[in-house]
Amino acid sequence: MIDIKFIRNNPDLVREAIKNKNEKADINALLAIDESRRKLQYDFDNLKSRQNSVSQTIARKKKAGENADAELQEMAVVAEENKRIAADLTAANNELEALLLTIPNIPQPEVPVGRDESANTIERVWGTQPEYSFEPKDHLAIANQNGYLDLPRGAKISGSGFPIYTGQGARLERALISFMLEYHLQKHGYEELMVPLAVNRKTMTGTGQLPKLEDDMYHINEDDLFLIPTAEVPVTNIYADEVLSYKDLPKCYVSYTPCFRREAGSYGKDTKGLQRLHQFNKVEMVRFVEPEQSPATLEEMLRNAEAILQAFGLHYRVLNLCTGDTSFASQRTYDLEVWAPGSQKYLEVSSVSNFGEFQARRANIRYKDKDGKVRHLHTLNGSGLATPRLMIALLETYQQVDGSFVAPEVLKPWLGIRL
RNA sequence: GGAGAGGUGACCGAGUUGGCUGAAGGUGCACGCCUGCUAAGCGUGUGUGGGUCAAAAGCCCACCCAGGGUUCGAAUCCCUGCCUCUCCGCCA
Repeated sequence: MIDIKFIRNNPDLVREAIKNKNEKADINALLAIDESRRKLQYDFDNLKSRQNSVSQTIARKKKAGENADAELQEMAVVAEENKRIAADLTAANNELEALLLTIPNIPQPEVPVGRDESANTIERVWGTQPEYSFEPKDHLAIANQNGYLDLPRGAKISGSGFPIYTGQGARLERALISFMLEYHLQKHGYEELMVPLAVNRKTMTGTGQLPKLEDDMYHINEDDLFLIPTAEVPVTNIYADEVLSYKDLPKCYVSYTPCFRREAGSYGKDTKGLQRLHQFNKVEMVRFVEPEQSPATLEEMLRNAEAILQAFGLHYRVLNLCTGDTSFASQRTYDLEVWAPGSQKYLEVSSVSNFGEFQARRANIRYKDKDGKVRHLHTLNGSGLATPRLMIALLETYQQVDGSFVAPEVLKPWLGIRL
């Protein structure tokens, strides 16, 4: 959420951000409500002030055994009027709050302006596209040949987009998750969290998924709970409505969770095999930092995610997302795209974002700095990494001429654990 | 799911026959003093949000889980919701 004071003072900046992010939000309406709200607040305060002082007079007179009928009569009228104003004020506050929740975060100046992914720029490239002496197969062919996946039965019991990993495939998936978790724990200094997979409405609003993306989420009606689309949601919200100390920061968390996405509106687009799923596994990094630290932290988290791809020896590129491709809540985002030789394309396996104080404002996460001042902290997160497309890249990159799969060396111990 | 108890500031914890309590006391924290050895003591200060203001100071308003209600006036009374704890039931 953007500070209303900031919007008041920089309406054009906010309008431009909304346009560049392909969002819709009426700043004029918002400013009008803000103004009427302040007028109501002013009236309310003054009336209340009068009420408070006379009430004290009443208390004093009654204690002294004097008659206070005149005051009581006046206050009966004032109380009635103030009740009306208070109702209007509450309505105005609610309306303002609802509108504020629809204003996206403002991209940082260095983010390239553009409508869609075609305006993204390539930040850097690691490795090169591997060459094969044979025609490389796509991951689905390899998975089927080796019995790693059973998509038809997944579709039977749940629907398309709910994969079943079978045998060595399941083992490989689990190895990937363990490897990535341990890598971040041991080499990057994160702390692990295991979190709820169903969260309430307030939590979904805190990170910015609601109200915008309600249609994209699985919802449990009876309890008004949502299945999480990413661990970012529960992890970022763990400090909602709290005031931390500067000494507690930075907080660096890594968390593995399944992720659930309805992907409403994207049916039929890149859905082959594991490319786009309703349920998938992801290891997520989340950090809470002092505002001054967030730009450098973003770079560090990007390196943390890249380290995994490098460990696996996979060719990838880093994209600097343009304004139109940067998510609602993000100020700045890098995507990691890994090369899939069989499919002949780059696949997104990670998104690393700096949210500034946007989420901290929504979720009301603050900290007390060295000078004792209470401020909103900054939140960041990044996939480190999502497994399905990582699996695609691994299978396709390390396929053999006979269609078998040989895991990269670093992964072998994780697949060969003996009891 | 049934019965009971409770939710106060960064934290712990007073205050519920309604009225100078934004809220005692303690811890923590900040600054200063003292001391000199990784201790203690003493002093002072220390909530958040909003409005007014160019800004600061000042002034005003709100906030004792959340949302309603009663009242001239509520942390204190009533209702609803959420959460925590204890007991019972059910279940992994």
